[in-house]
Amino acid sequence: MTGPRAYHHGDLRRALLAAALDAIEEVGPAALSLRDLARRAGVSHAAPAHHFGDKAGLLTALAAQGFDLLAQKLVNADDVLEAGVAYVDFAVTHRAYFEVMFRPELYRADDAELIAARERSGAALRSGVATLPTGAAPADTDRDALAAWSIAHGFATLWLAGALPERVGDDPRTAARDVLRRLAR
Amino acid sequence: MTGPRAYHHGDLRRALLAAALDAIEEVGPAALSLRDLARRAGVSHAAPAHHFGDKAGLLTALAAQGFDLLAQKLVNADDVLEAGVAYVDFAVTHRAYFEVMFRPELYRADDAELIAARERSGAALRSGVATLPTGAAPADTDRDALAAWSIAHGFATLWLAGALPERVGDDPRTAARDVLRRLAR
DNA sequence: GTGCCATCTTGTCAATGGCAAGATAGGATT
DNA sequence: AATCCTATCTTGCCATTGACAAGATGGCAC
Repeated sequence: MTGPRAYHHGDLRRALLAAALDAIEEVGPAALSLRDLARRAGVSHAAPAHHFGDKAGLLTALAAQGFDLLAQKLVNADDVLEAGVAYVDFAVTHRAYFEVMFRPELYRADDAELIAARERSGAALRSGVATLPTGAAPADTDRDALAAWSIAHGFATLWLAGALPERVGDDPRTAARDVLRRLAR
Repeated sequence: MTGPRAYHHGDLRRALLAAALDAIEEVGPAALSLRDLARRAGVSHAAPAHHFGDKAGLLTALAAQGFDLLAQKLVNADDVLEAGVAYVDFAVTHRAYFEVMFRPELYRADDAELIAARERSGAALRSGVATLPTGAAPADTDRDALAAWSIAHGFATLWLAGALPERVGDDPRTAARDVLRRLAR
Protein backbone atom coordinates (compact mmCIF):
# COMPACT_ATOMS: atom_id res chain seq x y z
CA MET A 1 0.00 0.00 0.00
CA THR A 2 1.81 3.08 1.22
CA GLY A 3 5.27 3.20 -0.19
CA PRO A 4 8.26 2.34 1.98
CA ARG A 5 9.10 5.28 4.18
CA ALA A 6 12.45 6.01 5.71
CA TYR A 7 12.07 5.19 9.38
CA HIS A 8 14.61 3.54 11.57
CA HIS A 9 15.79 1.11 9.00
CA GLY A 10 14.34 2.78 5.96
CA ASP A 11 12.94 -0.09 3.97
CA LEU A 12 12.94 -3.05 6.25
CA ARG A 13 10.01 -4.88 4.74
CA ARG A 14 11.60 -4.97 1.31
CA ALA A 15 15.01 -5.77 2.79
CA LEU A 16 13.57 -8.73 4.69
CA LEU A 17 11.88 -10.11 1.60
CA ALA A 18 15.10 -9.81 -0.37
CA ALA A 19 17.05 -11.48 2.42
CA ALA A 20 14.44 -14.21 2.52
CA LEU A 21 14.96 -14.96 -1.17
CA ASP A 22 18.69 -15.34 -0.58
CA ALA A 23 18.22 -17.49 2.50
CA ILE A 24 15.67 -19.76 0.82
CA GLU A 25 18.03 -20.35 -2.09
CA GLU A 26 20.63 -21.41 0.45
CA VAL A 27 18.68 -23.56 2.88
CA GLY A 28 15.20 -23.97 1.47
CA PRO A 29 11.94 -22.38 2.60
CA ALA A 30 11.35 -24.76 5.50
CA ALA A 31 14.67 -24.05 7.20
CA LEU A 32 14.16 -20.32 6.86
CA SER A 33 14.90 -18.49 10.12
CA LEU A 34 13.32 -15.15 10.91
CA ARG A 35 16.17 -14.35 13.24
CA ASP A 36 18.64 -15.00 10.48
CA LEU A 37 16.77 -12.59 8.25
CA ALA A 38 16.86 -10.00 11.00
CA ARG A 39 20.61 -10.43 11.30
CA ARG A 40 21.07 -10.09 7.55
CA ALA A 41 19.07 -6.86 7.62
CA GLY A 42 20.92 -5.59 10.69
CA VAL A 43 17.86 -5.28 12.92
CA SER A 44 16.74 -6.90 16.12
CA HIS A 45 15.33 -10.40 16.17
CA ALA A 46 11.76 -9.28 16.68
CA ALA A 47 11.65 -6.67 13.94
CA PRO A 48 10.33 -9.04 11.24
CA ALA A 49 7.31 -9.88 13.36
CA HIS A 50 6.03 -6.34 13.09
CA HIS A 51 5.94 -6.40 9.30
CA PHE A 52 4.77 -9.93 8.72
CA GLY A 53 3.35 -11.18 12.00
CA ASP A 54 5.07 -14.53 11.78
CA LYS A 55 6.97 -16.72 9.37
CA ALA A 56 3.80 -17.70 7.52
CA GLY A 57 3.03 -14.04 6.98
CA LEU A 58 6.39 -13.40 5.38
CA LEU A 59 6.07 -16.42 3.13
CA THR A 60 2.56 -15.34 2.16
CA ALA A 61 3.91 -12.04 0.92
CA LEU A 62 6.70 -13.84 -0.90
CA ALA A 63 4.31 -16.26 -2.57
CA ALA A 64 2.05 -13.45 -3.74
CA GLN A 65 5.03 -11.65 -5.26
CA GLY A 66 6.02 -14.86 -6.94
CA PHE A 67 2.62 -15.47 -8.53
CA ASP A 68 2.64 -11.94 -9.90
CA LEU A 69 6.10 -12.39 -11.32
CA LEU A 70 5.08 -15.66 -12.90
CA ALA A 71 1.98 -14.12 -14.43
CA GLN A 72 4.13 -11.48 -16.12
CA LYS A 73 6.41 -14.12 -17.60
CA LEU A 74 3.49 -16.13 -18.91
CA VAL A 75 1.66 -13.32 -20.66
CA ASN A 76 4.84 -12.37 -22.49
CA ALA A 77 5.15 -15.83 -24.03
CA ASP A 78 4.29 -16.15 -27.72
CA ASP A 79 2.53 -19.52 -27.67
CA VAL A 80 1.71 -22.41 -25.40
CA LEU A 81 5.03 -24.14 -25.86
CA GLU A 82 6.99 -21.03 -25.01
CA ALA A 83 4.68 -20.37 -22.07
CA GLY A 84 5.66 -23.79 -20.75
CA VAL A 85 9.32 -23.01 -21.29
CA ALA A 86 8.83 -19.69 -19.51
CA TYR A 87 7.18 -21.55 -16.63
CA VAL A 88 10.19 -23.84 -16.25
CA ASP A 89 12.56 -20.94 -16.66
CA PHE A 90 10.78 -19.06 -13.91
CA ALA A 91 11.03 -22.02 -11.58
CA VAL A 92 14.77 -22.38 -12.16
CA THR A 93 15.64 -18.69 -12.22
CA HIS A 94 13.42 -17.73 -9.30
CA ARG A 95 13.78 -20.94 -7.42
CA ALA A 96 13.05 -19.39 -4.04
CA TYR A 97 9.74 -17.94 -5.18
CA PHE A 98 8.70 -21.15 -6.87
CA GLU A 99 9.52 -23.35 -3.90
CA VAL A 100 7.35 -21.25 -1.63
CA MET A 101 4.44 -20.79 -4.02
CA PHE A 102 3.57 -24.46 -4.20
CA ARG A 103 3.98 -25.24 -0.53
CA PRO A 104 0.75 -23.81 0.85
CA GLU A 105 1.28 -25.39 4.26
CA LEU A 106 4.01 -22.80 4.77
CA TYR A 107 1.87 -19.72 4.25
CA ARG A 108 -1.72 -18.45 4.49
CA ALA A 109 -3.41 -19.82 1.41
CA ASP A 110 -6.56 -17.85 2.21
CA ASP A 111 -4.83 -14.48 1.98
CA ALA A 112 -6.81 -12.22 -0.38
CA GLU A 113 -3.82 -10.62 -2.08
CA LEU A 114 -2.24 -13.98 -2.64
CA ILE A 115 -5.39 -15.50 -4.10
CA ALA A 116 -5.66 -12.60 -6.53
CA ALA A 117 -2.07 -12.99 -7.67
CA ARG A 118 -2.48 -16.72 -8.08
CA GLU A 119 -5.60 -16.13 -10.12
CA ARG A 120 -3.67 -13.84 -12.44
CA SER A 121 -1.15 -16.61 -13.02
CA GLY A 122 -3.88 -19.12 -13.75
CA ALA A 123 -5.62 -16.79 -16.17
CA ALA A 124 -2.38 -16.17 -18.05
CA LEU A 125 -1.82 -19.89 -18.37
CA ARG A 126 -5.34 -20.65 -19.57
CA SER A 127 -5.40 -17.81 -22.07
CA GLY A 128 -2.29 -19.21 -23.68
CA VAL A 129 -3.85 -22.61 -24.13
CA ALA A 130 -7.12 -21.11 -25.41
CA THR A 131 -5.32 -19.59 -28.39
CA LEU A 132 -4.48 -23.03 -29.71
CA PRO A 133 -5.76 -23.47 -33.26
CA THR A 134 -7.96 -26.43 -32.46
CA GLY A 135 -11.72 -26.54 -32.65
CA ALA A 136 -11.83 -28.14 -29.24
CA ALA A 137 -14.72 -27.79 -26.86
CA PRO A 138 -14.24 -25.54 -23.81
CA ALA A 139 -14.17 -28.54 -21.53
CA ASP A 140 -11.29 -29.91 -23.57
CA THR A 141 -9.49 -26.61 -23.33
CA ASP A 142 -9.66 -26.93 -19.57
CA ARG A 143 -8.10 -30.36 -19.69
CA ASP A 144 -5.53 -29.22 -22.23
CA ALA A 145 -4.52 -26.38 -19.95
CA LEU A 146 -4.29 -28.77 -17.04
CA ALA A 147 -2.14 -31.15 -19.06
CA ALA A 148 0.18 -28.35 -20.14
CA TRP A 149 0.41 -27.04 -16.61
CA SER A 150 1.10 -30.51 -15.27
CA ILE A 151 3.93 -31.33 -17.64
CA ALA A 152 5.61 -27.96 -17.19
CA HIS A 153 5.18 -28.05 -13.43
CA GLY A 154 6.36 -31.63 -13.23
CA PHE A 155 9.47 -31.00 -15.26
CA ALA A 156 10.26 -27.90 -13.23
CA THR A 157 9.90 -29.57 -9.85
CA LEU A 158 11.84 -32.64 -10.93
CA TRP A 159 14.60 -30.38 -12.21
CA LEU A 160 14.70 -28.43 -8.98
CA ALA A 161 14.68 -31.60 -6.91
CA GLY A 162 17.72 -32.82 -8.81
CA ALA A 163 15.78 -35.94 -9.68
CA LEU A 164 16.51 -35.90 -13.40
CA PRO A 165 19.34 -37.98 -14.87
CA GLU A 166 22.42 -36.12 -15.97
CA ARG A 167 21.96 -36.85 -19.63
CA VAL A 168 19.10 -34.37 -19.69
CA GLY A 169 21.78 -31.72 -19.93
CA ASP A 170 22.38 -28.53 -18.02
CA ASP A 171 20.11 -26.15 -19.88
CA PRO A 172 16.61 -26.33 -18.44
CA ARG A 173 15.04 -24.30 -21.25
CA THR A 174 16.27 -26.54 -24.04
CA ALA A 175 15.45 -29.73 -22.20
CA ALA A 176 12.03 -28.41 -21.23
CA ARG A 177 11.19 -27.44 -24.80
CA ASP A 178 12.13 -30.92 -25.92
CA VAL A 179 9.84 -32.50 -23.37
CA LEU A 180 6.94 -30.08 -23.70
CA ARG A 181 6.84 -30.58 -27.45
CA ARG A 182 5.67 -34.13 -26.82
CA LEU A 183 2.38 -32.80 -25.55
CA ALA A 184 1.79 -30.12 -28.14
CA ARG A 185 2.43 -32.13 -31.27
CA MET B 1 -0.94 -55.01 21.33
CA THR B 2 2.47 -54.75 22.89
CA GLY B 3 2.21 -52.02 25.46
CA PRO B 4 5.16 -49.81 26.26
CA ARG B 5 7.71 -52.05 27.88
CA ALA B 6 9.72 -51.07 30.89
CA TYR B 7 12.90 -50.32 29.02
CA HIS B 8 13.39 -51.87 25.63
CA HIS B 9 10.67 -50.93 23.23
CA GLY B 10 11.09 -53.96 21.02
CA ASP B 11 10.47 -52.45 17.63
CA LEU B 12 11.21 -48.81 18.06
CA ARG B 13 12.68 -48.20 14.66
CA ARG B 14 9.55 -49.37 12.91
CA ALA B 15 7.31 -47.59 15.39
CA LEU B 16 9.14 -44.32 14.79
CA LEU B 17 8.84 -44.64 11.04
CA ALA B 18 5.13 -45.32 11.35
CA ALA B 19 4.69 -42.38 13.69
CA ALA B 20 6.64 -40.23 11.25
CA LEU B 21 4.21 -41.09 8.45
CA ASP B 22 1.30 -40.01 10.62
CA ALA B 23 3.02 -36.84 11.74
CA ILE B 24 4.03 -35.85 8.22
CA GLU B 25 0.46 -36.27 7.02
CA GLU B 26 -0.56 -33.89 9.77
CA VAL B 27 2.07 -31.18 9.66
CA GLY B 28 4.25 -31.86 6.65
CA PRO B 29 7.79 -33.22 6.52
CA ALA B 30 9.50 -29.94 7.36
CA ALA B 31 7.63 -29.41 10.62
CA LEU B 32 8.35 -32.96 11.72
CA SER B 33 9.64 -33.13 15.29
CA LEU B 34 11.78 -35.98 16.52
CA ARG B 35 10.67 -35.30 20.05
CA ASP B 36 7.07 -35.58 18.98
CA LEU B 37 7.79 -38.94 17.40
CA ALA B 38 9.43 -40.06 20.61
CA ARG B 39 6.34 -39.03 22.58
CA ARG B 40 4.07 -40.89 20.16
CA ALA B 41 6.18 -44.01 20.58
CA GLY B 42 6.34 -43.58 24.36
CA VAL B 43 10.11 -43.32 24.59
CA SER B 44 12.51 -40.64 25.71
CA HIS B 45 13.32 -37.67 23.53
CA ALA B 46 16.76 -38.92 22.59
CA ALA B 47 15.75 -42.44 21.61
CA PRO B 48 15.23 -41.66 17.90
CA ALA B 49 18.78 -40.41 17.58
CA HIS B 50 20.14 -43.85 18.29
CA HIS B 51 18.29 -45.44 15.37
CA PHE B 52 18.56 -42.68 12.80
CA GLY B 53 21.29 -40.35 13.97
CA ASP B 54 19.34 -37.22 13.23
CA LYS B 55 16.23 -36.04 11.46
CA ALA B 56 17.83 -36.36 8.05
CA GLY B 57 18.65 -39.96 8.84
CA LEU B 58 15.05 -40.77 9.62
CA LEU B 59 13.79 -39.06 6.48
CA THR B 60 16.40 -40.89 4.43
CA ALA B 61 15.01 -44.20 5.62
CA LEU B 62 11.48 -43.02 4.88
CA ALA B 63 12.40 -41.87 1.38
CA ALA B 64 14.06 -45.18 0.59
CA GLN B 65 10.97 -47.06 1.75
CA GLY B 66 8.87 -44.78 -0.39
CA PHE B 67 10.87 -45.35 -3.56
CA ASP B 68 10.61 -49.08 -3.05
CA LEU B 69 6.87 -48.86 -2.54
CA LEU B 70 6.52 -46.74 -5.65
CA ALA B 71 8.58 -49.17 -7.71
CA GLN B 72 6.22 -51.95 -6.72
CA LYS B 73 3.19 -49.95 -7.80
CA LEU B 74 4.76 -49.09 -11.14
CA VAL B 75 5.78 -52.59 -12.17
CA ASN B 76 2.26 -53.82 -11.51
CA ALA B 77 0.78 -51.36 -14.01
CA ASP B 78 -0.41 -52.74 -17.32
CA ASP B 79 0.71 -49.93 -19.63
CA VAL B 80 2.21 -46.47 -19.58
CA LEU B 81 -1.07 -44.72 -19.00
CA GLU B 82 -1.92 -46.89 -16.02
CA ALA B 83 1.61 -46.49 -14.72
CA GLY B 84 1.04 -42.76 -14.72
CA VAL B 85 -2.27 -43.23 -12.92
CA ALA B 86 -0.52 -45.49 -10.42
CA TYR B 87 2.11 -42.80 -9.90
CA VAL B 88 -0.53 -40.22 -9.08
CA ASP B 89 -2.40 -42.68 -6.93
CA PHE B 90 0.74 -43.42 -4.97
CA ALA B 91 1.35 -39.72 -4.38
CA VAL B 92 -2.17 -39.18 -3.07
CA THR B 93 -2.47 -42.40 -1.09
CA HIS B 94 1.02 -42.28 0.39
CA ARG B 95 1.28 -38.56 0.58
CA ALA B 96 3.82 -38.59 3.41
CA TYR B 97 6.23 -40.81 1.49
CA PHE B 98 5.85 -38.78 -1.67
CA GLU B 99 6.40 -35.45 0.01
CA VAL B 100 9.67 -36.63 1.50
CA MET B 101 10.98 -38.44 -1.56
CA PHE B 102 11.18 -35.34 -3.72
CA ARG B 103 12.59 -33.02 -1.11
CA PRO B 104 16.24 -34.12 -1.11
CA GLU B 105 17.32 -31.18 1.01
CA LEU B 106 15.59 -32.92 3.91
CA TYR B 107 17.53 -36.18 3.75
CA ARG B 108 20.85 -37.68 2.64
CA ALA B 109 20.55 -37.97 -1.10
CA ASP B 110 23.87 -39.81 -1.26
CA ASP B 111 22.72 -42.70 0.89
CA ALA B 112 23.45 -45.98 -0.88
CA GLU B 113 20.24 -47.75 0.05
CA LEU B 114 18.19 -44.76 -1.02
CA ILE B 115 19.94 -44.45 -4.36
CA ALA B 116 19.30 -48.12 -5.05
CA ALA B 117 15.62 -47.80 -4.25
CA ARG B 118 15.29 -44.68 -6.38
CA GLU B 119 16.98 -46.48 -9.22
CA ARG B 120 14.43 -49.28 -8.97
CA SER B 121 11.66 -46.73 -9.32
CA GLY B 122 13.28 -45.14 -12.33
CA ALA B 123 13.83 -48.48 -14.01
CA ALA B 124 10.19 -49.43 -13.51
CA LEU B 125 9.10 -46.18 -15.07
CA ARG B 126 11.38 -46.44 -18.09
CA SER B 127 10.53 -50.06 -18.76
CA GLY B 128 6.88 -49.11 -19.00
CA VAL B 129 7.58 -46.46 -21.61
CA ALA B 130 9.90 -48.74 -23.55
CA THR B 131 7.06 -51.18 -24.23
CA LEU B 132 5.23 -48.55 -26.24
CA PRO B 133 4.49 -49.85 -29.77
CA THR B 134 6.43 -47.11 -31.51
CA GLY B 135 9.48 -47.57 -33.66
CA ALA B 136 11.14 -44.70 -31.84
CA ALA B 137 14.85 -44.39 -31.36
CA PRO B 138 16.24 -45.02 -27.85
CA ALA B 139 16.97 -41.35 -27.40
CA ASP B 140 13.33 -40.63 -28.09
CA THR B 141 12.32 -43.24 -25.57
CA ASP B 142 14.31 -41.37 -22.97
CA ARG B 143 12.49 -38.17 -23.76
CA ASP B 144 9.16 -39.94 -23.85
CA ALA B 145 9.81 -41.37 -20.41
CA LEU B 146 10.79 -37.95 -19.16
CA ALA B 147 7.63 -36.42 -20.60
CA ALA B 148 5.45 -39.11 -19.03
CA TRP B 149 7.22 -38.74 -15.70
CA SER B 150 6.87 -34.97 -15.83
CA ILE B 151 3.15 -34.89 -16.53
CA ALA B 152 2.37 -37.52 -13.90
CA HIS B 153 4.64 -35.87 -11.35
CA GLY B 154 3.28 -32.44 -12.13
CA PHE B 155 -0.31 -33.49 -11.80
CA ALA B 156 0.43 -35.28 -8.54
CA THR B 157 2.25 -32.38 -6.93
CA LEU B 158 -0.34 -29.85 -8.07
CA TRP B 159 -3.05 -32.07 -6.65
CA LEU B 160 -1.24 -32.43 -3.34
CA ALA B 161 -0.58 -28.70 -3.18
CA GLY B 162 -4.28 -28.05 -3.56
CA ALA B 163 -3.47 -25.88 -6.55
CA LEU B 164 -5.98 -27.42 -8.94
CA PRO B 165 -9.40 -25.85 -9.49
CA GLU B 166 -12.36 -27.60 -7.95
CA ARG B 167 -13.93 -28.56 -11.23
CA VAL B 168 -11.20 -31.16 -11.68
CA GLY B 169 -13.27 -33.31 -9.35
CA ASP B 170 -12.41 -35.24 -6.25
CA ASP B 171 -11.13 -38.46 -7.74
CA PRO B 172 -7.44 -38.13 -8.53
CA ARG B 173 -7.29 -41.36 -10.55
CA THR B 174 -10.02 -40.39 -12.97
CA ALA B 175 -8.78 -36.84 -13.38
CA ALA B 176 -5.22 -38.03 -13.84
CA ARG B 177 -6.20 -40.53 -16.50
CA ASP B 178 -7.99 -37.79 -18.38
CA VAL B 179 -4.93 -35.57 -18.31
CA LEU B 180 -2.34 -38.24 -18.97
CA ARG B 181 -4.22 -39.41 -22.06
CA ARG B 182 -3.35 -36.12 -23.71
CA LEU B 183 0.28 -37.16 -23.86
CA ALA B 184 -0.20 -40.71 -25.04
CA ARG B 185 -2.50 -40.06 -27.97
C1' DG C 1 27.67 -66.28 36.22
C1' DT C 2 30.29 -62.70 33.73
C1' DG C 3 31.18 -59.43 30.35
C1' DC C 4 29.77 -57.18 26.28
C1' DC C 5 27.05 -54.18 23.60
C1' DA C 6 22.98 -52.47 21.48
C1' DT C 7 19.29 -49.96 23.34
C1' DC C 8 17.30 -46.36 25.81
C1' DT C 9 17.38 -42.39 29.51
C1' DT C 10 18.72 -38.20 31.73
C1' DG C 11 20.86 -33.89 31.49
C1' DT C 12 22.43 -30.09 29.02
C1' DC C 13 23.16 -26.34 25.47
C1' DA C 14 22.42 -23.21 21.63
C1' DA C 15 19.01 -21.75 18.34
C1' DT C 16 14.41 -20.65 17.12
C1' DG C 17 9.46 -18.70 17.01
C1' DG C 18 6.51 -16.04 19.26
C1' DC C 19 4.74 -12.94 22.79
C1' DA C 20 4.84 -8.77 25.89
C1' DA C 21 6.38 -4.50 27.25
C1' DG C 22 9.08 -0.65 26.40
C1' DA C 23 11.75 2.74 23.60
C1' DT C 24 12.07 5.78 19.44
C1' DA C 25 10.95 8.71 15.75
C1' DG C 26 8.42 11.32 12.62
C1' DG C 27 4.12 13.52 11.64
C1' DA C 28 -0.48 15.38 13.14
C1' DT C 29 -3.31 18.12 16.24
C1' DT C 30 -4.06 21.81 19.17
C1' DA D 1 5.66 25.30 20.29
C1' DA D 2 3.88 21.58 23.11
C1' DT D 3 1.52 17.51 23.07
C1' DC D 4 -0.31 13.49 21.27
C1' DC D 5 -0.38 9.68 18.06
C1' DT D 6 1.07 5.78 15.72
C1' DA D 7 4.08 3.03 13.11
C1' DT D 8 8.53 1.20 13.79
C1' DC D 9 11.92 -1.19 16.19
C1' DT D 10 14.28 -3.11 20.70
C1' DT D 11 14.84 -5.77 24.86
C1' DG D 12 13.52 -9.44 27.62
C1' DC D 13 11.42 -13.63 28.19
C1' DC D 14 9.57 -18.53 27.62
C1' DA D 15 8.53 -23.06 25.53
C1' DT D 16 10.11 -26.09 22.02
C1' DT D 17 13.46 -28.26 19.31
C1' DG D 18 17.80 -30.76 17.52
C1' DA D 19 21.93 -32.39 18.88
C1' DC D 20 25.36 -34.08 21.90
C1' DA D 21 27.42 -36.38 26.17
C1' DA D 22 27.29 -39.47 29.80
C1' DG D 23 25.00 -42.86 32.28
C1' DA D 24 21.54 -46.71 33.04
C1' DT D 25 19.43 -51.12 31.47
C1' DG D 26 18.80 -55.57 29.81
C1' DG D 27 19.38 -59.23 26.46
C1' DC D 28 22.84 -62.35 24.74
C1' DA D 29 27.20 -64.74 23.84
C1' DC D 30 30.63 -67.14 26.19
